[in-house]
Amino acid sequence: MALSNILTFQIIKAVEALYGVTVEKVEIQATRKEFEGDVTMVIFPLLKVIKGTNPAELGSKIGEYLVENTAEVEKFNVVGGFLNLVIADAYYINYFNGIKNDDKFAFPAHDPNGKAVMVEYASPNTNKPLHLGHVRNVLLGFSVANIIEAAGKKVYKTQVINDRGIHICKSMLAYEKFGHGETPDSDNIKGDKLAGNYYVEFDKHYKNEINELVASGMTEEEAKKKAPILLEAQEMLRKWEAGDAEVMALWNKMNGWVYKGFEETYANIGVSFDQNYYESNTYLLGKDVVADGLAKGVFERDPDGSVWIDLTSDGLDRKIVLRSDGTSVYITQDIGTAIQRVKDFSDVGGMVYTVGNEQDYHFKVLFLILKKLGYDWAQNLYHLSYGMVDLPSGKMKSREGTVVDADDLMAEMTATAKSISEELGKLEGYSDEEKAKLYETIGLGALKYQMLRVDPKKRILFDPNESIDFNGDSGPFIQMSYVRTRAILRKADFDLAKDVTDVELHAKEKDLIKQMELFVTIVQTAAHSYSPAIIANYAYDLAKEFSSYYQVVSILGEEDMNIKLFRVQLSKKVGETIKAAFGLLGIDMPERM
RNA sequence: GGUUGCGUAGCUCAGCUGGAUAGAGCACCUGCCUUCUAAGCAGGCGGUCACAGGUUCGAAUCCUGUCGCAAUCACCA
Repeated sequence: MALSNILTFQIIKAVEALYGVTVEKVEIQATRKEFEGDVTMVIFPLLKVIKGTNPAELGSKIGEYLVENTAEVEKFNVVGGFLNLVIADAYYINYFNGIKNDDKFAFPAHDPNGKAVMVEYASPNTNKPLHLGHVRNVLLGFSVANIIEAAGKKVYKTQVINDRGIHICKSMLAYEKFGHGETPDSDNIKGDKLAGNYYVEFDKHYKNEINELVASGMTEEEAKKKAPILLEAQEMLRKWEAGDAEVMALWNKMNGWVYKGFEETYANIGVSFDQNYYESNTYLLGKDVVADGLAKGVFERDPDGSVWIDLTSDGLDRKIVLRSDGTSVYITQDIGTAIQRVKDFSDVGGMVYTVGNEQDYHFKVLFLILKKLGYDWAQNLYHLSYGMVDLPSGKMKSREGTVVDADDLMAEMTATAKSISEELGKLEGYSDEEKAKLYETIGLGALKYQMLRVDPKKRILFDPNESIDFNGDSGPFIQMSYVRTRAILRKADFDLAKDVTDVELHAKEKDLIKQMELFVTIVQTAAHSYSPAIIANYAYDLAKEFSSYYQVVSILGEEDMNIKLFRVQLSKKVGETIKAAFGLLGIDMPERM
C-alpha cells in the first residue's frame, strides 16, 4: 500500500478513536523543505467537525496516536495548523528494495479487457517539408502516446496524410510548368524539399499574375480568383478527382518523393506510427453518415439542399456538413474518418487528436456531432490542442519561406552539441561513429526537452538567433545526471544483487527515494492531463536532486561496504528512473558525454 | 462583437482538484575541479502572481468584472 493510503487510513482511525468522529477525507502533502518531516497533514479542515480544540492540541493528539500505532511514523511536530510526520528510514529502504529491480515500477500492466486509445499526430501536407510547428506536434503526440501506454492502456499511433487537394495540385502544376524534369536523385535533394520549392514557386507566379491583373484594372479580390495559374490548378484538381491518368502519375511520383523525405525526417526525430490514413482514401467518407444523421433528426436540410447541424443550444453555431451540391466539407470527412478508425480497430475506445489550437472550435463541433450521432466512444475524444510556435517576426509561412525547417534545425542542434562536446573533450576512446551518434542524442535531447517542458497550451516563441539551452534546466543537464550514474556503475566491480536493509539514510537519499516514489503518480497525472511537460519537469527535479546528492556524498569513496553498496544501487535506480521518464518523452540517454 | 486559451522575477518557465515565508533555469555577483564526468555544486541579487472585487480560517490557484496578447466564429482545408 502506498504511504499516503496507510497514513490516511491511520489518521481516520485516530480521529475516530480520539474524538468519535468519522472523517471522510484527510489532506496530506509532502512536507516543505524548511520544516522537519516527510509528510504533512493539514489540520484546519478537521476543526470544522471537531469542536472545543485548537490546531496545536489536535495535531499533537493525532501525532501521538500515529507514533504509537503506526510503524511508519517515527516522530512528529506541529507548526501552526500543520502536523509534520517523520517517516522511518525503514519504510523508505523497504520501498526502495521493492522497486529496485522492477524497471516498470511506475508503469502498471495493461488491462487485457481495457479499451485502446488511438493517438493522431503529425498530419502533414504533402506539398511541403516538415517545419518547427510539425516538430512540436510530432513530439507532443508521440510523447502523449508513450505516456498513455505507460499509464496502462494500449495505444495506436496514427497520422493523417493530407495528400490531396488544391495545395497539392499547386506544387504539381508548378513542377510541370517550371521544372526541368528533375528528381530528388538527379538534383540530390530530399523529395519533400523538392515539392516544397515548387509550392513556393507557384505562389510567386500566382502573386505576379495577381499584380498584373490589378494593374490592368481588376479588383484585387477578383484577381485572386481569376489568376490563370490558379484556374489551371483547379482544373488539375478536377482531373485528379476524375482519375486522369497523367495527373495521377505525376501525383504518385511526387508523393512518393515526399513520403521518402518524411520518413527520413521522422526517423531523425525518432518517432513512428502504427497506421497511416491517407486523405485521398478517406475524403469521401462521412457522406453516408449524413443520411443517418438526417434520419435521426440530428441534421437538418435547407431548401437549397445543403445539410446543417444546429448547435446554438450548445452555445455554438449552425454548422454545415454537406454543401448544396452534395459534396462534403472538412468536418464531414473527419466524422467519416473517426468512424472508420473504430471499424478498423475494434478495440479502440477513444481518440486523441494532436492538432494546433487554431482548430479548437472545429474539434468542439466534431466531438459534439459524434456524440449526438450516438457513438459510445465519442465520450472519450480529446483534442490535444497546443499553442503555435511563432518566430519573432510572427507566424511561420511556408509559402513565403519564413519557416524553420525540421531537418535544418536538427542538424544545427547536433552541430552545437558537437562543438560543446569537443570543447569539453571527455570522449577519449570513442569512435567517430559513436561520437556522431552521441552528438545527435545530445542535440536532439536539448531540442525535444525544450519543446516538451512547456505546457502544450502555451504558445512558444522561437528565436533562431537564441540558442536552445544545454545548461541548467535542459535536456543535456538531465542526460548528464544519467551519465554520472553510468560512470559509477562502470566502476562498481562488486555484486549489486544483495538487498541492503540496515543503513541510516542520508537526508538526500531519503529525498531521492521519495522523489522516485512520486513517479508512480506523476505518470498517471501526465496521462490524465495529456501533458509531457509534467514528465519533463519531474525528470528535471529528480536529476537536480541527484546532482546535489552526487556533490555532497561520496559514493564509491565510502568505506562501509554496506553503505557503499546501497549508494550504488540507489544511483543506478535513479539513473534508470530518469531514463524511463525521458523515454516517455522520446529522448535517448547517452552512456557517456 | 461572440467564444476559447494565455498573462507569475529583466528573460524562459514550474506551481493552479485552495494550505506554511510563491519555486527553478538563464542573465548578473561570490565561492568550489591533485578525490565517482564542473554540460556540475553551494550561496547572493531579483516578485503588486495583469488589475479590481467576491467566496474562505486560508486565494497565484475558485467565482465575477476589467485590461492586454493570441486563436476562432466560411457551402476553405
